[in-house]
Amino acid sequence: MRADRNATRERILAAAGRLFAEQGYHGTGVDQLCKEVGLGKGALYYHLDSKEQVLFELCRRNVAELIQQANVLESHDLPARVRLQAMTRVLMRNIADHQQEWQVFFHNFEALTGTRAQTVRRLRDRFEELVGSMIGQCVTEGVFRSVHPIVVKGVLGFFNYAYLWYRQDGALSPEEIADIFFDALANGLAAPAVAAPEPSPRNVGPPNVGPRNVGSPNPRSENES
Amino acid sequence: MRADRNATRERILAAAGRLFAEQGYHGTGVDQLCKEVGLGKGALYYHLDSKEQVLFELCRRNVAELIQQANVLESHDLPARVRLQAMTRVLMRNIADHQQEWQVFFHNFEALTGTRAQTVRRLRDRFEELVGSMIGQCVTEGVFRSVHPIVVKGVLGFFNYAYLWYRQDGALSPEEIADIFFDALANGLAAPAVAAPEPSPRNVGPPNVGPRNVGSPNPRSENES
DNA sequence: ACTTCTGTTGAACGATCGGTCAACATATGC
DNA sequence: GCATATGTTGACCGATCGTTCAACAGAAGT
Repeated sequence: MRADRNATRERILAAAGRLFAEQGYHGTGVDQLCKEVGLGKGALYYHLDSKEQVLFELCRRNVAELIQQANVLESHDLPARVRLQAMTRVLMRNIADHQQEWQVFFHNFEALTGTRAQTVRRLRDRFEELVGSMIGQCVTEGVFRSVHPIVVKGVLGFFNYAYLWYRQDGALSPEEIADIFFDALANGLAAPAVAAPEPSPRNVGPPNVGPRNVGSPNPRSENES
Repeated sequence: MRADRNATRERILAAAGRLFAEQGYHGTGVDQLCKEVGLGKGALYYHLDSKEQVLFELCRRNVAELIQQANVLESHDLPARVRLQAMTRVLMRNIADHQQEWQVFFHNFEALTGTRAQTVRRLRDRFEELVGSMIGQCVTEGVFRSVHPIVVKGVLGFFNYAYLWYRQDGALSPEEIADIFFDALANGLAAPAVAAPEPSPRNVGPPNVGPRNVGSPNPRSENES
């Protein structure tokens, strides 16, 4: 029966998601994966071509889904700011629901080779483009000021980094976190000016901590006893 | 001569940083590391106890240095905002100068075991505390508005994520990037209100994209040809 | 009843894994 | 000249790596 076939495949992927997240892709053996799923080696290789294909699938799925959801948002006629905020909610929800797989993605996609690496890289780049475009629309509509394009990378990190610290048992839902983050990002952390506007912080030049490894003869060495 | 001993150790760590970043910790063999350094196995194990110790050292050093630099900044009597901005510059500089090692850190620190894992985890947490404290000082001094503590995680991601996208041959120096990021974070992306202040975006509720896997019978499967 | 299809087992493969060790080379101290 | 320190070599260890495959069980089709 088709459903069984697909269900077994999903069980393998779920187990792999768990193990790869905890131990890394190269750190997890096929034997161990078989034990976790409760299948012999032959059965596992009946459902999948190789260990790398498992990693590929884990890396591919969620990015692909995000792109699809981004496309849905683009197809709706929405104010740019609303669209971007919706995107951040979708992103945070996806990370929360598939945290382990996102960890596998970030920590192990360098283990992918050939066309599989290319495919995943392209999906990741495509998603970044879409987010960058949504931010650009906010600028075009005048709700965002024009900032250096590199800030897009920062914004992505702002949200993506959640794969490392998000906890299911936390007090906030992924959507609440996304809204808090969006507010921080859009309105900034600076306190609104009350009376006299504070001088611009630029060129007030924070002090230099100094280049590393100066003054101490061998600052990196810990075995000098 | 002592210097030779230390120099060889550094050569090993540098080579390991390159290889671990490209292939992952478990994906790199000791034989390969030996070949990269140009040493036999015995020589390598003369300088280091185990492969894991190499990973430990790569993960430990940069976080430790950041903490030390943060402590230096704390010891200076500075406006909180200036201190925080200086911290972001130091952080971005460190990531830029040791990008590969930061990649090793983020992608492979789950491979550390026992006390080594504990040590690195504690250093990472300590650094997060220091940054959180610096942001808290900004709130105390009234230059930042009070935001939910979870935003600290976002801010860290904003900068840390650079380990993935920073390029040496880029147009901007790490410090310039840090300043652009700090400005974006402090002042926000929203365009300054011109005439009528726009209504608060909260509760304007962006539309729901809908739960995943609804409507399409088997949305995750790609092999249905 | 017999063939076919689907799913599974576990032994076996050559390769590579991290780590050890006796032997050796070179330099330093006496 | 001889003993000791410091580095280095590469063969070798048992274990594990990802993958293959002949064999088999059970259900479905005819």
